[in-house]
Amino acid sequence: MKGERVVCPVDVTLNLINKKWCIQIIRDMFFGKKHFNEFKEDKPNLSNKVLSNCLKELEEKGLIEKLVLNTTPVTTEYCLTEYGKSMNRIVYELAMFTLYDENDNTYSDETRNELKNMFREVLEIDY
Amino acid sequence: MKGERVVCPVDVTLNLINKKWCIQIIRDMFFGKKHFNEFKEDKPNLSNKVLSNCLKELEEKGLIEKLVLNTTPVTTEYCLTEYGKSMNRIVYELAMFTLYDENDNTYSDETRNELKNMFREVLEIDY
DNA sequence: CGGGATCCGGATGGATACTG
DNA sequence: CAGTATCCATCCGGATCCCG
Repeated sequence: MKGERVVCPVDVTLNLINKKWCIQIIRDMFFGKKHFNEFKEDKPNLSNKVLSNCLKELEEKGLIEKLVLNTTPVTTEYCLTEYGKSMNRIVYELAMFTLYDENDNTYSDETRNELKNMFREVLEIDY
Repeated sequence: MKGERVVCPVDVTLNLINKKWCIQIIRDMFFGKKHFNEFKEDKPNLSNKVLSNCLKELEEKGLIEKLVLNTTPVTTEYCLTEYGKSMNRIVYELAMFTLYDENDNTYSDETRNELKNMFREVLEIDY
């Protein structure tokens, strides 16, 4: 950053979520997904191995928690820690970047507004 | 996202910056860096090839502009487009995630406050 | 000096099959 | 359902050489 060689806080944050699918998985958790196979929905390119590694890393970094509820059959739930939940603003701004882009024609005006409200609610954004 | 199969705006945004060094390069541009070799400072693992590809992709996606100022010797400047500048809030929240983390002991309280102010100023954040 | 081209080993990602 | 094992493809990082 500057002459003093202070580590940039952006780099510190990015080190937590540097794996390809981390943010999408965290986003999914905000939207209520909890199970291994749920995270794979809508992500045809996400393989078991990569998802497994990603969840493991997010757990090691303290962003998510793994709860094993049952043994036969195995039932596992993943959920965000408080630390993980504090990523809400990052996810929010990632969404708003596209939702406030005038030149983006992905959505109708109606869908765009619905999405804005949905993200504000789910991510508990109050500003 | 939901039953209607609307593309998630987070995914749309992430498609723009999915390459490993994209965000750091955009961050650097906010802090005034313009030249190829400037982006490599503080990034010992970033090779010419990867940086070159990354800049090319950011240009294709409309986030940055490449200006060739001179031919002999070549002088090239990279700068953010308005579209790229609208990433300011994303970069801001990435920084604040670490700067507001009570358990993070990377910085002294003084440095932490200096960094908060610096990012707010450089990124022109008014909230 | 500001890059681009190439080669190469290692890390990461993806597809499929299989197990408790 | 929640992974593991395996194999293959792709990307990354480092070195080096090149060109204007």
